[in-house]
Amino acid sequence: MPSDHPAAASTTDAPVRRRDLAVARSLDSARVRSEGRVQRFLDAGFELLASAESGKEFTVQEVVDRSGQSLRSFYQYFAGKHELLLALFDEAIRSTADRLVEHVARETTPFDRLHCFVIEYYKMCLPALNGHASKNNPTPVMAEFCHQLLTAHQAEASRAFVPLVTLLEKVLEESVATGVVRPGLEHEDAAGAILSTIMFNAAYAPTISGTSEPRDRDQGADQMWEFVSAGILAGSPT
Amino acid sequence: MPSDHPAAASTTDAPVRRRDLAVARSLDSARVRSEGRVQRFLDAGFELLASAESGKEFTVQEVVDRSGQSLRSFYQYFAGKHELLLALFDEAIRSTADRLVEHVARETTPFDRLHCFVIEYYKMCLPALNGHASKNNPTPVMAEFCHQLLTAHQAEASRAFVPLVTLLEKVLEESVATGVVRPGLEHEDAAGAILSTIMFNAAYAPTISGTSEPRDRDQGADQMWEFVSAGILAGSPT
DNA sequence: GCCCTAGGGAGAGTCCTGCTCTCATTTGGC
DNA sequence: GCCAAATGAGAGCAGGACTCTCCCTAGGGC
Repeated sequence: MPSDHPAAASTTDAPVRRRDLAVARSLDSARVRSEGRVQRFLDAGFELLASAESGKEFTVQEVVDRSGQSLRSFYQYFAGKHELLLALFDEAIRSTADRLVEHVARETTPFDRLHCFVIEYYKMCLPALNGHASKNNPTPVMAEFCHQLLTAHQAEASRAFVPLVTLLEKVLEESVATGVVRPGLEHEDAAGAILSTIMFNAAYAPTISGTSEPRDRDQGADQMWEFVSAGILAGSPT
Repeated sequence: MPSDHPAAASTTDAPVRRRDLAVARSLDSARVRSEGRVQRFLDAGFELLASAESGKEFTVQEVVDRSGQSLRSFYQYFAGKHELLLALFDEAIRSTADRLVEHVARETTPFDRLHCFVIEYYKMCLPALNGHASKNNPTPVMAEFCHQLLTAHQAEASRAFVPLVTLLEKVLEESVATGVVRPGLEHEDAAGAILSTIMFNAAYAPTISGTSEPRDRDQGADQMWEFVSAGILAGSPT
């Protein structure tokens, strides 16, 4: 099944894109068409996520209609709705990681890069104000699916998160090397801990607290940074 | 509407229990029977959550069968599956809060209480090793539903979390008063931030990191405390 | 003890949605 | 131009939430 076509031979470090997996089902010359079709499904998916009101999942039929293709084609490229969601999730995370790379690259010191990462990632995880979404700002539906993955399909979830995790690990490593972060942060789950903290705080902390008025984005981001960087204690920790 | 039945009068003085709402649909003399029926549905729900393999939701029919009652009765007491889940979620959080109260009460200083809260809550949020669950250790299914609530039904989620939030706020307040925690932690979302950090770290950090082997519970809890209390920086935060 | 009504059990029926299958048509390579 | 593969159109199946109807039982009033 694995094709030797360049596009299918994924780069060493990062795992295969789900999108490419779907494309790879087709043969070589037809690849362009296939990519086009797959992409149209993905686009339709993102559009539906974007326009959906809070909490409402799209149906496969909607994706099919919107993409102007047929149910049959859909199931030719995707094993099921789950795989489409997975591909969308994949893309969303990649896109997030890419944008973070850009942001972080502008900073000069390890500390600044770490700070930048936290601030910007937080902002990206903040639910969109209008309730709408884009590839860069997935809706609640995506968040929900994220959970489904994290709980019921851990392996797939891990794979999808790789781009983000490796980026943060790199940033973190630098900081550890220069002594900016405290010792004891080298354990392998540090990156996951920080990511999940930021992500879920952005998404849910206000709801859990029962705070209704949306906080100021920048203020929230600053508080996030303080929390992540300095913790909650006043003096030296016991 | 609140019943004076001992079993219904539990812990915190928070909002109305979902279960009682359901019970209240019936008249007074029939209350005992009603409570019994509702409770049987709840019990069946918990049992099914406990025995379900990862990621598989129970069906209403299963709940009905297991409780030895009829579909008709189910819809007489619950407006839908959603409401049952909500009631279960409610109970689970209450139970968690109750147990935390007990734990925290054993400690003597504000600092110890804070520390105890973080450690114990973390452990409670840890997924059960065997994949099974109880009222005190909800399964992935419950976690997933938690997300559904947090995204699509924020008001209900906020209400459900009240017992936990108020408890932590109390503990936190003490610590602020005695100067144990740094200033700036009085903002109203602090409790939510800490809760979500602990909860989701326990549940997801290893998966996001791609760590497969389960960490030692106590070690994880200690790391969690360090992270929450001391943050990640080495020296004084900028 | 008897009747009468409300509550509850059994289970068929509806609707929605993910998913499969068939058949006819189109499309691209030769 | 021909053939095989790809695609579209749409009927059909399965499972699960929810509704409804029919009937039985139990419990209170007499």
